[in-house]
Amino acid sequence: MADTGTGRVTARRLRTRANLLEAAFTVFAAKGFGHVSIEEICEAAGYTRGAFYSNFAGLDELFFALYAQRADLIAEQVAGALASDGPDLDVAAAVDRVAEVLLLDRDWLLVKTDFLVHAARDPRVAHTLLDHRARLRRAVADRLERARGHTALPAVLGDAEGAAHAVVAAYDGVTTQLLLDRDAERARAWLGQLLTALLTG
Amino acid sequence: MADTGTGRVTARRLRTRANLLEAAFTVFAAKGFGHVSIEEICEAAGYTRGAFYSNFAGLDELFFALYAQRADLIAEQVAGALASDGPDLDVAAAVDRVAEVLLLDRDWLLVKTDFLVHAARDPRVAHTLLDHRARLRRAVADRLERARGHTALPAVLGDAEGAAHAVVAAYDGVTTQLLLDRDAERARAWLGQLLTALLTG
DNA sequence: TGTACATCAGTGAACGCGCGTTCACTGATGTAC
DNA sequence: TGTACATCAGTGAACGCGCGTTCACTGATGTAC
Repeated sequence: MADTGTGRVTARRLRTRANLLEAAFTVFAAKGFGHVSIEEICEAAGYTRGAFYSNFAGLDELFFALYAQRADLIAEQVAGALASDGPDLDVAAAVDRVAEVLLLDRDWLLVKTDFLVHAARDPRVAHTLLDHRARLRRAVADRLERARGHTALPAVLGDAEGAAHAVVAAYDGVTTQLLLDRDAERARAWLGQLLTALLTG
Repeated sequence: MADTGTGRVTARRLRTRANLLEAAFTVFAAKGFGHVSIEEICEAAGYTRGAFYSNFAGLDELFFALYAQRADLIAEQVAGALASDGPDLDVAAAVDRVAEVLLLDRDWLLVKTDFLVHAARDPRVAHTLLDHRARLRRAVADRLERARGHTALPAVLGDAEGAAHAVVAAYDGVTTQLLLDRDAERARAWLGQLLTALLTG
């Protein structure tokens, strides 16, 4: 059973858990959640199935943990990429920096979309994903608010929060296309155009 | 084995195939491709597994057939919804009509997203999905071209084809959010706002 | 620092179930007269 | 319209594999002295 209590966590345990998560990421990205067996992940990580059950209750729990871990990482990176410059909003430059994080890792896009599909059928999972999205949106809204006065947002979208919503929607839309055509350069340019059209009313 | 030749197709066979596809749609929507067994679909449709293998080579083939069937239906409906009015473009009205088709059937959104995940890992499947999207985009672009002169499109997006691309991206973005929050009314309104912001530069 | 001991993490074998796949069969469907 | 026959579609039982899950065990890790 997975350890949920306050029991001591040894270094060995942490290492194993991290190895399983890393291997799982690769396997999930390659095959998709739902086409992956516990066996495959263990083999990829170099452990037996017993090790898996010593660390996770099942595939769902591991998938969830995996998503949470990566989503945290991404959220930090995005916040960093947006926070780094002054009050003038250079859409093209900001898009480039954020796209680096959000569009260039195809494996992450795949896993994230798998997670979306999962979340669409389980409100508890959906809640986690909505949280993650809210965090990203907040980072974008903060950035837009800092630029207030320097750039006028279109009235249709409402305040900075509304505009941030639009940014996320554009990102989601571009992601969908990118998953299909695999043209990251095009996606990046396209996201830039969309955001320009959206943010410069 | 599934019949791929030119052999005679009886009425009974067509009925069985249609029943299997319909049951499959419900089951896929409820559980997601990858969490569905052939057994479950047969049970839902009221057939034995033998009947399944008499009509399809496997789950993938059925899923593919299911998508193709529904996508055709949707494409027709969207084209119809867009073709029905005059040269003046009433964005709000057009969005309402199209949203009726594209956003209100949650089961379709779920299956479509499952298919996206599938397509993201198989270029042959991706090709089918890209075709479907191209068809929808064409319908939108046609509509926008008819409205040319009545409404000025923002230059950033390029021609009507580019604007149609933006419309599809907005739709995809809204879909993602809708899958998570399940608020179809909000999605519809939100799509309207996004398109207004995008199309009225 | 070294040794003895306790605990814990991962092993690997075993069990059994679900289900994919096959196939000889039977009842349904359609055709010829 | 009815009957006899041929073909076909779906049946249902059987087989076997993959893999989820468990568990007694052993070697690794960490602690006390």
